[in-house]
Amino acid sequence: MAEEHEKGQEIGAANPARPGHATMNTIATHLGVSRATVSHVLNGRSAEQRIRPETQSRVLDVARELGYRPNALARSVRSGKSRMIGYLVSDPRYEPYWNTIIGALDEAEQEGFTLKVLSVTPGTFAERIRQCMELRLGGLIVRINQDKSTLFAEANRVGIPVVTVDESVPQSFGVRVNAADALGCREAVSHLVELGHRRIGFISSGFGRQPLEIVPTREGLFLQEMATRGLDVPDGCVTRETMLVYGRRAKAGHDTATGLAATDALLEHPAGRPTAIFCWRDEAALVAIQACHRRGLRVPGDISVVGFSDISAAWLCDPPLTTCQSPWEEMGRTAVRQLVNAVEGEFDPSPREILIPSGLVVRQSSGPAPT
Amino acid sequence: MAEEHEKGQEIGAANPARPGHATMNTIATHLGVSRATVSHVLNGRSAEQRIRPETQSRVLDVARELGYRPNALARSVRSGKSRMIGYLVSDPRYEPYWNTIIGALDEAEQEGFTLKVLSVTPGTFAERIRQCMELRLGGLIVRINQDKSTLFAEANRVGIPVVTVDESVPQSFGVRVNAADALGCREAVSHLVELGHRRIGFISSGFGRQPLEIVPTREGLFLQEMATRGLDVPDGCVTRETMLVYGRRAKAGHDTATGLAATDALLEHPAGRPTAIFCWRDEAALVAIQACHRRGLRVPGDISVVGFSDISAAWLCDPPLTTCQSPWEEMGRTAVRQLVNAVEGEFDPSPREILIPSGLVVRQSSGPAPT
DNA sequence: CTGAAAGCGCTTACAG
DNA sequence: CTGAAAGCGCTTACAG
Repeated sequence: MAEEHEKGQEIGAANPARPGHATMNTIATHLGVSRATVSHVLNGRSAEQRIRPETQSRVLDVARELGYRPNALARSVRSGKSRMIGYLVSDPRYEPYWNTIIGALDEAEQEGFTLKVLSVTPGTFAERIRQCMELRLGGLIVRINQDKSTLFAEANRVGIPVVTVDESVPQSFGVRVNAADALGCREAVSHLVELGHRRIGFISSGFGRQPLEIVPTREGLFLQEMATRGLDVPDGCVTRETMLVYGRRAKAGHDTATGLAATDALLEHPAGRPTAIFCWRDEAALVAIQACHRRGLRVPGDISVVGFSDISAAWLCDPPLTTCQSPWEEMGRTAVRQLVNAVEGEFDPSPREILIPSGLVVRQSSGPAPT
Repeated sequence: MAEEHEKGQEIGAANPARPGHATMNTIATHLGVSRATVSHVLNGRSAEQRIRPETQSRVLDVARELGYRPNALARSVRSGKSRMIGYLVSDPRYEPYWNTIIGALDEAEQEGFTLKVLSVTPGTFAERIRQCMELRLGGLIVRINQDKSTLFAEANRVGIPVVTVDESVPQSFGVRVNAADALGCREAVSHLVELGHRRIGFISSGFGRQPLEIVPTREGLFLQEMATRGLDVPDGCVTRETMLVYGRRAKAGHDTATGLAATDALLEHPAGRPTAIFCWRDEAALVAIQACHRRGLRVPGDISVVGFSDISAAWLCDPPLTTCQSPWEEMGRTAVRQLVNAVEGEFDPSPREILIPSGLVVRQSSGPAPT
């Protein structure tokens, strides 16, 4: 048995120095049958091919002995189909985005697909597109901070389905999966209003108007909710921050200065200090809490703070943060499901948006408005 | 031009319904030359093959027009080499592990490799091993919570290099990349002692003794540092927590109860409250701060708290956490570099450990011992 | 019941 | 200067 094993490995080894994988040829020559027979047996076509039971078991036994594994790459070349999905992402360090990737990874694995993450910067975008094409990926998930038209053009040309995640700008190609921020925003404002808050400040993003425009959207939703309730948002009650939070060791450092300044501006507002601050993301909310503490303000006793995303820091901090829980993992799962359907069935490239529900998680950073 | 484009696509398309990729055959028939010539030109072997300059430019032009992309899978099949690295991980939701993946991803992309993340649970381990083999990955990075011997056996048999990350149990196969926790631990204890602390409690992990054993190690290092300085650690000054922190929505929820209890036990220690608490990970430290606040203790005024890892919450919380900054990204980079060397040169499977330096980051959760 | 043959896309000696 | 041929590992009609 051990000798056969050795022998099989030698036959199959391209490079005698390395052990190498056994191939169908290894098994076939080892047994004196053809590769076709081996292929039929190993792929469960013994029945329709009426392979002799004895041959079947001989093939299966040797395959097991040699630790045969089919070469997925060769299969892909042959079939022209790929069960590999690419995930192009600009900010893999940002917790919400890797949560999305995790969701996608999980769903892909359930479906028998594998996921390939490719990080993108303006300088490497063309190179990444090239890699996607060369790897003959079966589908692409995209969350990128820049113009995607070159990618769309090429994917469209060769027929690769594309799904974007968390990109709110309508595009002429592919499916968009997004969070239903409107729901979370409405719940958050309702929550604060029910607690008696009327003067509510908003800390928005100071980043340029990216194609993404997630920022204006959340800010806009907030203003809309306030207007619906007849609540005034005076000039200066929306401020902006630009700190970089992409990972523990982002190049620009953990600069909380703009977040602190944005909060200070709200706290010193001439029309009077707001009793609550709603923030476009959790990081801003947590820094806002730091700013309040520095002034001796208690959260939520003196002022309530609400965030957006529900990052892990939101429940590890003190007080734990009330926040809109965006459905990041589910967004990733949904994106994969779309692509799996596209790969396995017909690809429908008609542009459409899929919204995943979100909701408010009430913790201890929000409380009754002080009287 | 446009017509040629159309024509080329039709020739190259396996399925006429889908556009599909152009192949070397598409180009060759389009030009009336052989595939070999196309291959030579496209791979920069025009010189040694002395391809006529005119032919060269015709090939290059048509390749550009048709948007030709070489099929990386077919290349891999042909060469038997793969520039794809697999990353097997049990807890991709855990921020430190995710950071390690990011570092690996970044380094792999710099080296012209791609990374494939595969998440592993006890129930899917065998399936994941199978996928790694079928995809003919060129190397494997491993961070798994269970016995890895079946993986090692198979990788060894077919000659795939394996590097483990953050696995401190010596193994008979492959390279281990680890953080030099000893450095961080020494700096942390020195820092506290210099601030006048003598009674220091430790919150350790209550998880079973996994093969990983990162926990006993950190606890052991702490005890050793204390002993070196002649400082006593009475019974009960090391407590344990088991909260699950793998992601925002881990199935078991964000249960901070064991962390709070571990802290309470220290604060009520019969030999007197410690003036500082050192924790085996940041999450425990942040929950410890919550527990202190609940008792009206000020951090760091009444008690200092130091963590381990430097997760993002460590600098978003208030007070920002003093912590040992483990070099997660660098560990990922190092692992990839080992594998790249293995793929490109000779594979040296001799077991060895590579330690990446770590250090203390002093923030505001530690201060002078109260008198 | 099984095998010879053609082919997926690519590469590499080897002729001429 | 270029092409015919063999081959990587796999699959699929098609003979017999």
